[in-house]
Amino acid sequence: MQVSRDICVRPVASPGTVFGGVNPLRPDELEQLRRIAKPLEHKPGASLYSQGGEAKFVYLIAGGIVRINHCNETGDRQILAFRVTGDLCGIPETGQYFNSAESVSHTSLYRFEWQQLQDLCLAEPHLHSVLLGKILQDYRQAQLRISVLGQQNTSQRLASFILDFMKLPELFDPGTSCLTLPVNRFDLADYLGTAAESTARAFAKLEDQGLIHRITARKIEILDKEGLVLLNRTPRRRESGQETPRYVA
Amino acid sequence: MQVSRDICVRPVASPGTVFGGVNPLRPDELEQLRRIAKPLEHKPGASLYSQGGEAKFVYLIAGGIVRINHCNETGDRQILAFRVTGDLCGIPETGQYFNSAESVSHTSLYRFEWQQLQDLCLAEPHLHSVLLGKILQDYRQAQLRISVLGQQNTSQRLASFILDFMKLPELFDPGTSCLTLPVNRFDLADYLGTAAESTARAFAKLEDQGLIHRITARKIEILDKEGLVLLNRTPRRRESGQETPRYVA
DNA sequence: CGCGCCATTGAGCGGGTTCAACGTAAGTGG
DNA sequence: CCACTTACGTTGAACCCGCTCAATGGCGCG
Repeated sequence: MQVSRDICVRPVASPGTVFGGVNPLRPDELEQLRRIAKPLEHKPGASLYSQGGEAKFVYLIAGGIVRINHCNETGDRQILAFRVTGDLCGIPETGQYFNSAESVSHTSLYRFEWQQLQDLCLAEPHLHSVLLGKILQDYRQAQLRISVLGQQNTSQRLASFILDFMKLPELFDPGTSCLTLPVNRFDLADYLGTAAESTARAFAKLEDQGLIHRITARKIEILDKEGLVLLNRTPRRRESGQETPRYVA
Repeated sequence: MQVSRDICVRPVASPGTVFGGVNPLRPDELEQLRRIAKPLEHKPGASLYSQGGEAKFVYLIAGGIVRINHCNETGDRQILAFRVTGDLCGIPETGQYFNSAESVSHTSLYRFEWQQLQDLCLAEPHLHSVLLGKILQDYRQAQLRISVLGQQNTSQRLASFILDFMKLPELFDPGTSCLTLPVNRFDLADYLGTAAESTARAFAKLEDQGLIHRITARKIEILDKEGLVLLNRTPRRRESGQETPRYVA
């Protein structure tokens, strides 16, 4: 069985519905968004845009999963995030893309010209607010990843990843308690900031502890969700910082 | 000599000037911003706001340095960022503060009611864009930290930190090549995602390599800036990912 | 069916954490 | 003004996690 078949694209909503999310848009805003949205389909592995390239378009994901990469000068790759339905990506930094993006599964997208979207936002303050809210949400998500990478060990990072992806109905089947992993071990390692071998060992560890069960490499059964949550509450290191003085008399 | 005296607050500009930054605001926008801005002064160590608290205010830093913390369920603290002149902080997540913030040095701030600022943005689309641009910038910065934490070892993280803070005229004197560190080793460790001891060892290592020289714990001389840059280009791990197949025939 | 990629596991090593001791700097009160 | 106090900073030693190299196993694809 191939991953690209596991990850089905569900019936695609209108760009405005996807864009709005929790902040619903007015009918006229929906209409205006639809006017400048170009629907696209991408096969797994397709490149949406590349770091450093001229950034004319932003993308709204209507279905599927997109991987956001950032490469530093050494060529090392860090996967910054996996983006899913309703997420925006490709917002430029001074005319250039700051990251690269590739589709992980089969993906449905709406493409906007960034200039047009900006113009529309200037005319429609409410839409502007919704856009700002979306970016804020991404910002929070990035801050959470900083915490994960700064404080958690490999098993905990993996547990965080699993718990995050259990929230996606595309990937997690509550009936069988089965989670489909959208990426291979190398991608996962680059996301978790570890080596692929360490990721494999982390899987083995979680399995030893009875928290998960590996059906195949890309399909795991969640045996103890609470245990995964609990694992993440175990501090990796002793406390530090001024609030907790270490050298008490 | 005390740190709080080293970090001088420079002559404070108007809220609009600080807010605009690279995106200059129009005179009328400046005026309107000024109308809802409340100037504040904070001593070192003062709390601006606390994670989970009701979020009514956002803050614009006019001078000084602010530390942004995020604590997870275990109580572990991660310092997400140090914010400086021109930065915004305290933008709420669904009415609550997502992080905590404390002044590191003596700080000059402008405080805005978030609701008022939002209202003003709805009336002034250009200001709205500027705000969005600021948040985008913060988002990029967070993504860069993800890369640093995901890919670099302790020495490299420290080098990144030093290079970042050399950009601040408040802290770096190009004449003597001296950098004033605004925080103690515990804060620095929580920022770098390591233990305080590891941070000390990283300092020792950089000194051994002739890249820096420790004058005091809080004051270092930069001997080889290029060397610090170069250090960050050394990959911590071997490459991974699909792009670079590992098991070549 | 075998080739190739991916995943896993083992062994060895190095970096980072931890615990502990010592050195240092700044503030306090006599 | 100096000794004491206290917090911070550094260094040492031992341990452990995670990285690296290497070999093997599994799965899908041609």
